[in-house]
Amino acid sequence: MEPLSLCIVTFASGPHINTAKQNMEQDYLKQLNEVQRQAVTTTEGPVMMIAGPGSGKTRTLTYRIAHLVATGTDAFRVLALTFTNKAAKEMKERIHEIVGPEARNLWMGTFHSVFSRILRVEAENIGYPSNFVIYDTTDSRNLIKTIVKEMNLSTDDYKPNILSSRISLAKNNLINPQAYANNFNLTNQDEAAGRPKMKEIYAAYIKRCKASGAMDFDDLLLKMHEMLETQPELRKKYQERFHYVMVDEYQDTNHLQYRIIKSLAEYYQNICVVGDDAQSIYGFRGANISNILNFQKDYPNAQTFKLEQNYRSTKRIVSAANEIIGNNQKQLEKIIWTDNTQGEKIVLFKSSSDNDEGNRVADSIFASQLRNHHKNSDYAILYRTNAQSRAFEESLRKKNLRYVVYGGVSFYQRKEIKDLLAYMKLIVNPKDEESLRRVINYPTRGIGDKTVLKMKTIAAEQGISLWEVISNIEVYKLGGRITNAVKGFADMIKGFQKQLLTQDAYAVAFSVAKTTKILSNYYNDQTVESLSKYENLQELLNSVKEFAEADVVPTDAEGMPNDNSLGSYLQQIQLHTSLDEGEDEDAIKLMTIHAAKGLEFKNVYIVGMEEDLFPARQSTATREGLEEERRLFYVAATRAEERLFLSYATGRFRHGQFNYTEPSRFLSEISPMDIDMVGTTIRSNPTKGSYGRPGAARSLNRSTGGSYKRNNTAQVEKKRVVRVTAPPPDPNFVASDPNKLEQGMRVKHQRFGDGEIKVIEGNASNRIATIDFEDYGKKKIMMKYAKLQVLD
DNA sequence: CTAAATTACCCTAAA
DNA sequence: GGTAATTTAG
Repeated sequence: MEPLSLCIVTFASGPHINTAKQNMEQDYLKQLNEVQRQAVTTTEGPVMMIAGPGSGKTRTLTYRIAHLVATGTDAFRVLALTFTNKAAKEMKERIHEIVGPEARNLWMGTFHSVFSRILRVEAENIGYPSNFVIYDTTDSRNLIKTIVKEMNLSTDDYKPNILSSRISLAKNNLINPQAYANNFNLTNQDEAAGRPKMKEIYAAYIKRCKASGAMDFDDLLLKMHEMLETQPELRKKYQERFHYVMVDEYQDTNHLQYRIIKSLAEYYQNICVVGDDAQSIYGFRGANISNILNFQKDYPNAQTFKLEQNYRSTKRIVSAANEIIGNNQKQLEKIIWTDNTQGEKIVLFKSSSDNDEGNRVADSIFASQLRNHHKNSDYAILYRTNAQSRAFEESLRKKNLRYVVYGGVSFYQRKEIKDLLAYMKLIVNPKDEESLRRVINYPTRGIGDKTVLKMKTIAAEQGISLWEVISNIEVYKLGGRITNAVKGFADMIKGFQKQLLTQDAYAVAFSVAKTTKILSNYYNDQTVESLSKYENLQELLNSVKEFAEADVVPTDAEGMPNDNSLGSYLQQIQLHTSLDEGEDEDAIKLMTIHAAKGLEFKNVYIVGMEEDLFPARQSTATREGLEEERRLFYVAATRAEERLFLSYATGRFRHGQFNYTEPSRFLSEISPMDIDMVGTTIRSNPTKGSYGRPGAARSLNRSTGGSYKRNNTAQVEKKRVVRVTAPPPDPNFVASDPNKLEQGMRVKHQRFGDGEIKVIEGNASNRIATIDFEDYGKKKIMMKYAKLQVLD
């Protein structure tokens, strides 16, 4: 009954194949050093690999899996959990090269994606529909917000994102609502913070998710764990299924993940974890560094292999990295060393502002490219926070350097995308209340909050779901106009559902986009923002099309319906990580340090090396926090192969205000002997001069899967006067709140007829700008609220 | 009830 | 610097 037995056939294919495989085996073993080889060939029993940066960890792990398969292990019985789906995919491809098509049977992916696959199969056994939807952070936050409101509590005391992180924390530590309520520590914290009803909200949240047939990210782990704990047959099934369990980036697993892994590996005990305590950087989502520190306690017979030779970086970089991490107290003993060349000194840039920093880095890349003939993709700019990307984007655009921003607001997080996806989710699973809430009056169709509330009340009274009320609205006699509107909506959704039965994902998705007019509304609006949203939607539809037209993989290991239906599409898409996005094109890569984990580049720029930014202000209060920041710096520095650049500014805009900043304490942790200080001269006016159309720069729009789009929206230049043809809607409009006059300026609206706003007078630290209106003379206006049309 | 205008609010990292 | 919430006008 196990579909797994099928593939064993592959293995009876005759001696020549074995010989070929053996040759390949020889080959790949030759490519490893002694420790790596041992780690690869020690397949039985618990194994821990401590792998320093650049130590060939991925290669070792890849070959270990290939080795298992090459020596006769059924690929269906190998489970490998990686940090991103992209990493899994790349590994699979490499394994495929070594062992052939067998590789595709491996269970590889992120914790979330592998478990969601398993949970779909077992859904009915754990009380979920197999088409359950997945709530991302925004969805669950919205749900929490609705709950808080329904309980008539204030969102000031009950801040959705605080609640959501507490719920997440609880879940990841296996504290259910009941345990939460009985936990004095937690409840006391809640009392003290003025949110005594926290425990009720937690309980309600779980109930609502369940009723919506939805799982949040944590549930994917939690339900997996519950299933293993409470259902002996299923536990047995999966324990016996996975002969080999491998976990990459083990230092970033949390307690819940730890428990699941432990349980899955319990029967065969062939567990191999790979990690580096020095690179643990996900404490904020519950990662527990002691998982790796305690591995030997958990498995006393574990064999440990330390990969300490670094093949990636120059001696200079390795020694700087060692210096950095040496300031941490808590760590496993290991010495990272390298045979590579000494390499050049680390270069440190000092700039006067974030924009200056952007220009300096862009200049440096430009010059370096000429000198070294490096490709764009040999360069990475790494920062602590996503918000920092802006200055670099602008500077790179000006220099016509091709770049790609990873992460940030991912494609799938954008409003227009979420809206369309919400329709799709609702059609597949009408119980999904979050999606329903999202689309019921979007685009507006006369079903306002009042109406929704009424229907919700009915649903609660009758003990049925909101959708059931909506789909039978005539029964409840709510007045003609409302009934009509609701019925129209219900019929539309029902129509889509009918289509679902016979049509593929693209046909349904397109039909949704068209019937709801989402697409055409954006198109007709013709503003810069709307057009970009329109394009994003087109991209989404393209990706659906690609999916629908792709060769259909018959079924996966579980006989999962891997068809081209909308349901399957959603399933596939819901766990896409922002790191999975982005193709290999020749572009400079901009990303957070977190996103850079596991990657390497010839030239790395670590920017924003300032106190309160890196290390982050919130992290400096505790030793643990600071040490995690330091590990982050260590990770960042060890991404570099040849050259490492550090950069800080003496001041920068944050939250709309210019602040002076101090260099990061981390800078002093590297020996001055290894650093070259560059560029203390302050540039006169870094932003001056580019009167050219900002939109003229190459747009970065790319196909789906590429990083998300950034629009070349109007650029604000400082300290210049502009003459404006059209007055603001109200020529007498002045800032309504004179107290805010000096707080820095902004431009909110970017649609100015056919023109774009280019220049604005006013110091950037001044929220008010003086605009010289042709017809009205000089007016002080609040930049944020100004609507302008530019003359030249 | 909608749509536009105005103001408030958030703010580290991410599956 | 972006979006959600609230206010206002119709």
